[in-house]
Amino acid sequence: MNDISFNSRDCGNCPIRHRAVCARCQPDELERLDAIKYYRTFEAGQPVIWSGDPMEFVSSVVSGIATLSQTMEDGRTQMVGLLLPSDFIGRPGRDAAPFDVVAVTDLTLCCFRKKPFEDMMERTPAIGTRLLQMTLDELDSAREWMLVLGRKTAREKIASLLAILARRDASLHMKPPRDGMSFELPLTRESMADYLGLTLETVSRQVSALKKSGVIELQGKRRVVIPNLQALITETGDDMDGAPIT
Amino acid sequence: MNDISFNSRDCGNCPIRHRAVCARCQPDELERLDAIKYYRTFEAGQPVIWSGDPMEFVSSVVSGIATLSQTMEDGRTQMVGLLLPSDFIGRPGRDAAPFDVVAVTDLTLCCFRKKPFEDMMERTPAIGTRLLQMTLDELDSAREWMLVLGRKTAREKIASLLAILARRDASLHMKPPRDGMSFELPLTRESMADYLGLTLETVSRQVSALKKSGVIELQGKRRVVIPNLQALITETGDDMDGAPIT
DNA sequence: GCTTAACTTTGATCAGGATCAAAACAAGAT
DNA sequence: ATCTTGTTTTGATCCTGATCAAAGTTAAGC
Repeated sequence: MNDISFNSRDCGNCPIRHRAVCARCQPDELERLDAIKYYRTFEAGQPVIWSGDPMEFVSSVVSGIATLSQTMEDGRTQMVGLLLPSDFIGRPGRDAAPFDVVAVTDLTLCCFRKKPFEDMMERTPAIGTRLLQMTLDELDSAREWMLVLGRKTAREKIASLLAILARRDASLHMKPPRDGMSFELPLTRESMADYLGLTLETVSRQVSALKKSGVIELQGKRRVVIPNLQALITETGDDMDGAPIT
Repeated sequence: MNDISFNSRDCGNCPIRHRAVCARCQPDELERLDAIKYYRTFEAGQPVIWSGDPMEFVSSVVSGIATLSQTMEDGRTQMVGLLLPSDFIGRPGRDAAPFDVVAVTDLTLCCFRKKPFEDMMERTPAIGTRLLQMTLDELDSAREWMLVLGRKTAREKIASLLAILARRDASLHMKPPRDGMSFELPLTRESMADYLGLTLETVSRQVSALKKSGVIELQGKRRVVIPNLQALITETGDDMDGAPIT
């Protein structure tokens, strides 16, 4: 077990070391009950877990993107989180998943079986502390998103989403966001709508509107160029010194 | 220091023992830097802390109700949380408050100075574990609220808020919610609007509409009677077996 | 009692975004 | 090439909730 250790310098946001803690297991090792850590891959569009399902593992995103969402009986859905590399998925101490997790691109998770992970947490308090910090950050992000959902206009919502995606894309590549940067939209118009509490038509129209205003440029349908970061932030309606939404 | 201990049976949701851990300090003891634990009271309407302010304490609500909210420059505000007795306020490991906290009724907080509390957490991992559980619960609640804000109609939003308040009032009195129960609305129509992402006029109209439909009864403007709990839950749009929103 | 101020209800009108519908576009598969 | 399927854009219309305005209610203070 001492090959599973916590090292906060290993990976900025993740309580688990990703690299070579133990050899990468093959997917079928999932079946081996004694496998403590293993990797799982999902194809774009595949569900990782449904709300209410028993969760026998905790994990963190190694590569790819997943969404966390809820759906009402009549089909209305709301995304409640976007899971990017280094994000943590799981609920130590809980049995059932509270939300649906779906891979939106090809996805690789680094999984720990829950019980051994909880044991490890108990022996290594730093993991719990790190997890608490990450959870508090997520809570703040969720609450900031509540302002977006509850009070912002469609245009501000789109700008807010693009600003977050820009920031996260930049931090993923370990460089600060800057004027002229560009990134690939990981979401369809429909997923963007589900994240923002809008319809896909409104998303399309507002993206076009921001483009026409020169706030963004589009290369194809999915690549977004941000000529002037401050202009984008102004469109979000936030104060410029706003807390960095992670 | 050994008079500050963690006892999970003391209070259902709070990582800190409320009762008689040390003698109640007078408010002015706040000034004494060596006071580790003390009580603070706020009058209805008073701010507890503003977003961005340094937070030199963590605390939990002993009595009364506070709101957690954000405001945009142009005055649009969104409540992001309702703090009831036993709820925790604070961010171990953080210096600045992420949101505004305002007392909506007379409020008593049980405060710990942050540094000693963090030391205590380090020595007593169970506190950190408990705090992680509470934070995960809050995160789930926040995410469930995102569905309310993003996808529900005004009528469903009002029903959802009333359902939550009913549940929390019941659990405060340690009994299960039941048909015919009643509770006092702790919020003005305006605060309800800020919580739900609506205007106060819409709140007023929808409350009246629910009353006219017989889903609720009103005694005065603030006391709500729920003749049929299931009928209210149906109005929320959630599935009946929905996760208990705390 | 009256006054005042905060809160709440109700009414009339407006507008932002939803809905319904159809066409345009892109990428694979045959 | 052509077909298929999924995604995106654009257009026309509708409706929910916002906005503007005014009156009603409540409770506290004098």
